[in-house]
Amino acid sequence: MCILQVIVVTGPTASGKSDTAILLAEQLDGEIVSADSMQVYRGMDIGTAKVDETMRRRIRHHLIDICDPGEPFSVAAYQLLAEKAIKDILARGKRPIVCGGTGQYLSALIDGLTFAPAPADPMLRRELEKKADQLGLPDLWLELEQLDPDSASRISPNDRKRIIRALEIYSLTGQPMSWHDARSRIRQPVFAYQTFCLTHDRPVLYERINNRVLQMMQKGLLDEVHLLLDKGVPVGSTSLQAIGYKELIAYLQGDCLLEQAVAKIQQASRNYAKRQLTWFRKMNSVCWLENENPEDACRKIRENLRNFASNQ
RNA sequence: GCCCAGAUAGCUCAGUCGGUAGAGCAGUGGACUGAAAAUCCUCGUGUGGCUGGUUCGAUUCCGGCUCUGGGCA
Repeated sequence: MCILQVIVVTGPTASGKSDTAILLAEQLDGEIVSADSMQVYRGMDIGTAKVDETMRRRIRHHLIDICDPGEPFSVAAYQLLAEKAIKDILARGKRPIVCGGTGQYLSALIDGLTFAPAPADPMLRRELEKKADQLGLPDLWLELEQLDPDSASRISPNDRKRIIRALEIYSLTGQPMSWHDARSRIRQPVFAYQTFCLTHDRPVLYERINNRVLQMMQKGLLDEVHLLLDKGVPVGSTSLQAIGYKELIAYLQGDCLLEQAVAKIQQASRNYAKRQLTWFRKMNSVCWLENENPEDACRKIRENLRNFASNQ
């Protein structure tokens, strides 16, 4: 008897996970559930390396283009929608394939985290931001140390976002973040996941990234950014913090030359890939696929799944 | 050809009133629980261009050489 697992295909940016996932979906009668924090936004196609619409008509993709840039989105929302999508796919007798490189989203799914009942509160957050500016971050951290010493000890006094979130949680629930965290792993993951991680030798990966950024520019990333700004997407919104977008906005605002902006995009992408790998290394029982092209990666994944099934 | 300024970490540079040197960036490893492509933390021995001299001791002072900028011809 074989347990049908949810396949997860991940890897740093430009590692070839989309192509691999599509091949898998074709061969296994699957549908793809994206695990990407930026592909959720409509109108951000080139810079997020979204699979094009023709392909998406052939292989169904979930959790892409589900909100407008400027709308808030969150891990908790992702978790909810992704689990729903997977359930849905299974109900139709198809094979769900999670594909994406956002470590936090993957973790929410695979670890089955339970989030504190404290969604982001824009008003409160604005207040805390103001307080941080007035008192200074060190004092805000000291305040957190009073209310939630446990979390404070784990958060750097320089980590503005986490200090603010911890205070937000305390203020919203009356309980420290550490209290919630301790209870967050009680729930079991809803599905059985088998994770595959694509990567390449570092110099090769970095070269692929550099080339991909150049390709994005050729495909018209600058126009895409222009269009988003014309549509009135606020420059400070989460979506426009994405790599490729924030740098080109800086260029459009006259802060640097175009070639400097492009170099920065390449740099930021390389740094990001390194951070992604830190997430993947931490994940349990990952099957690593190094220096493989999508065809071979797909073949190896299928072999691996067969072996797993026969061991059941 | 002459004059001036440089030559120090992969890159850009700082400093040493003479006691063998440190930042930023890059790179590396890590953290991550409703912003996460965000945010944050860790890690710094390098023929101090080469070569003579002065000195107990030179990357630092002096001479020569090489190279790179800039200026004058």
